[in-house]
This record gives sequence, structure tokens and C-alpha cells, in this order.
Amino acid sequence: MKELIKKIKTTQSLSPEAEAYLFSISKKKTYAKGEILIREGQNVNKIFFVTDGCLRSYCIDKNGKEHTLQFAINGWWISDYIANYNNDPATLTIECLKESTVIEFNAEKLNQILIPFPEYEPFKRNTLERHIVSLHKRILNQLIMTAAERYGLFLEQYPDIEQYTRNYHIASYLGITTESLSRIRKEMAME
Amino acid sequence: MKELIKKIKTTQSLSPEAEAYLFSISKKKTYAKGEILIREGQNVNKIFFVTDGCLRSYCIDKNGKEHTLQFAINGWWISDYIANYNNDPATLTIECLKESTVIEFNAEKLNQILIPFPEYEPFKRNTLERHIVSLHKRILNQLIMTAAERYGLFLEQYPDIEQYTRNYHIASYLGITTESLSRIRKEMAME
DNA sequence: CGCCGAGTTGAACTGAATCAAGAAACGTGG
DNA sequence: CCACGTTTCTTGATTCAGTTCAACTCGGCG
Repeated sequence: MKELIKKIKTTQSLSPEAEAYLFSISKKKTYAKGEILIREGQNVNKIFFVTDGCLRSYCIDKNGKEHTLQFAINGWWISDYIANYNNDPATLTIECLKESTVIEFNAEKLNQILIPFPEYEPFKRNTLERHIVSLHKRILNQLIMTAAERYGLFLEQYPDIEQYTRNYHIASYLGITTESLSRIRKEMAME
Repeated sequence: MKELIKKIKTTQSLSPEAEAYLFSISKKKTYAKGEILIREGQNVNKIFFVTDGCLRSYCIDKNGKEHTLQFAINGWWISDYIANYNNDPATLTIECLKESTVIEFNAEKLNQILIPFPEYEPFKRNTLERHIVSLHKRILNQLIMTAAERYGLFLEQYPDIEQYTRNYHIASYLGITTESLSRIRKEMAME
């Protein structure tokens, strides 16, 4: 929780009362590698702030293939935003890739913080806007770059992540098969 | 402007003072087909609400190819969010595809509305969240669907847009070439 | 020791890109 | 209103990146 408070305070000040409110609506939880935080089909209204570890969200297509939407490490938020926003059952699954500590919020209660504590708003907005920017970049990269270039960028953006992830986690994030990723790795090693 | 006010009021109430403030920081503008609202490299801090017509944002890669990030029709916002958020020069170009009417805001002033009029916050947040949801869906669709399926979905989402767009606008949105799109169309017509 | 899941490698295949040429649509000026 | 040039769209042939399927290697672990 300290991590989150600290992060908020890089954007703005936060009264002790608002801090207390955040505490009161959140739960610190630790998950083991392989645990599922949100499962496809469940009704969920949770949102997680990652303070340590590594998670990913993915969906499963009609052929049973997984497609990774997001990795979340230190300081990132993760949830099924599609389900949360529409009040639908989850279409995503959120999985713990290594032992992780997260702060769990009820999404609605977290929004309601803005009524007594409007001071929280700039942080909220900043988080949403940064999220949009990263998604825009991802879409453009997917349109512009080759698979090998995308993998290179991925390694820059998540330098340590390969320790925790299976090959197919990364491949399904990049939109390629594990075999292709394996060949790209080989190609890169030879240069 | 009526359109925007109406849209805001579907989410929440809005005081006459807040309405007046929105008026005071915005300019209604009409652009002809082909006009450029934001050009790559410019310093921009504008954001547009489309009340009529059709616009698109795109970037140009190192080979000179265009990649469409977004189409905006009635009731959508469009801007270069990457540039706005980072205070960088624009990496995107925003182009008018048919005669369009937009409401232009200075992005910063639009955010500052929240200080005197926090009542505007739910609309703002709702807009951002809906934007995130649509981007998540787009990324997943790009990972899961074939080019032909994506084109089919595109036609559902933007049923009238083909009247205003060039073939390559759509192709570069779907991440394929104009030739491929042409063949997909042919394929679909034969069935 | 042998099994099992993950990663790698190979060969054949495929969807889409590229390159090139022709057809259709469009706008402009006479 | 037609003729012309330009742009866009279509079609074909070829190439290529990435997939698929299948076999093999490696490392961890009961």
C-alpha cells in the first residue's frame, strides 16, 4: 500500500483522510505463481494494483488459443476493463506468473473516492490517460513493426520479464506462435 | 455544441455555469474534405469533439506508409493523445474525410473545467474508460480475428463509413494492404 | 531412471505482401 | 458535356513472413 500512496503523491498531494479511505476499501493480497485472480465468465468488479511480482490478462478464442492482452508488473493496474465497464461477466482471465503482491479494490468503491476526496481525481485521470497512450502505442506498433521488431521492443519495455514468463505468454502478446518466437530468438542470437 | 451538451447530460446533470464555461473554452469549426486538423510534427494541445462528418488519425512509418489509428464520427473525440499526454510534437496526423463539424478544445483548459465544476468528472471518466474499453477490444480483435473477419466487424461498427473513405484508409486501419482488402471484398461478394 | 512439459528445429503450407499492369472512377478544363 | 489526365481499385504472378504439423532435445522432478 505504501507503494501506491507514494505513486499517487508523485502526481498530487493526498490528505491523511483520503489515505485512510483508500486503506479502508482495499485489501492487500499475495498470490502464488499460477493462481487465477479473475476467471473468464465470473462476475467481477475488482481492480488490482501490482506492488510486486508479475501478472497477465488474456482471453481464449474459439479454437482454445490464448491471447495475452497485458502484462502487469510493479506499479501497474490490471483488471478486465471490458467486463468492468459494461458490467458483463469477465471475458479475460488474470493469472499470476510469479509470486505477486497486489492491492485489490472494488472498482466502484474506488471511483466513489472522488465524491469525498476530489483531490484524487488528477491521479485517476493521469492513470487512465497513460493507459490510453500505451494502448495507442501498442496498436500502432502492431500495425507498423515486424514480429522481430516487436519482440525487441518488448524486451526493452519488460527487461526482466522473461524470467517469469513462458514462451507462449510472450508469443501470444506479440501475436505470433511460439515456434515463430523461437526462430526470432535464434535469429537474434546469431547476429 | 448542443450535441456535446446533450451527450454529457446522458451521464449526469450539468449546471448552466458549467455549460457556459464549456462554451467559453471551445470553438465550433467546420472543415472541408481533405483538410488537416493536426499535422505530424506540430505542437498540439487540441482535442476535437465531432458533431458531424468523419475524421481519421494516422501515422506515417519510415517507409512512408500510412497507418490509421482511429476513425471518428458523430459523438466521438479525436486527438493525438500520445503527443498531448507527453507534451511532445504530434506523431499523428488528423485528416478530414468529408465535410465535418467539430468542437475544438484546448486539452488543458478542458481538464481545468474540473476545478470549478467537479460535476463534469463522471463524464470525463466515462469517456476515458469507454475509450480504453474500445482499444482493448481492438487489440484483442487484431490478435484473434483474420483480416476478413476484422473487415466484417469494421463494416458493422461503421456501417456508413465506406462512402467517405478511400480503400487504403480502411486497409491501413485493419493492418492489411489495399490489394488484400480488394480481394477480401471480392471474396465476400461471391458468397 | 523415465516421464513430461517446454523449447527448438525442420519441411510443407498458406495468407498476405509485393510488384506490375490494366480497368474503372473522378475531377478539371476546354 | 465530353475528353483527358490523375487517382483509385482490381487482378494476376510471384515472393515471403509466419503458421502448421511433426519430430526431436533439453531440463526438471517424481
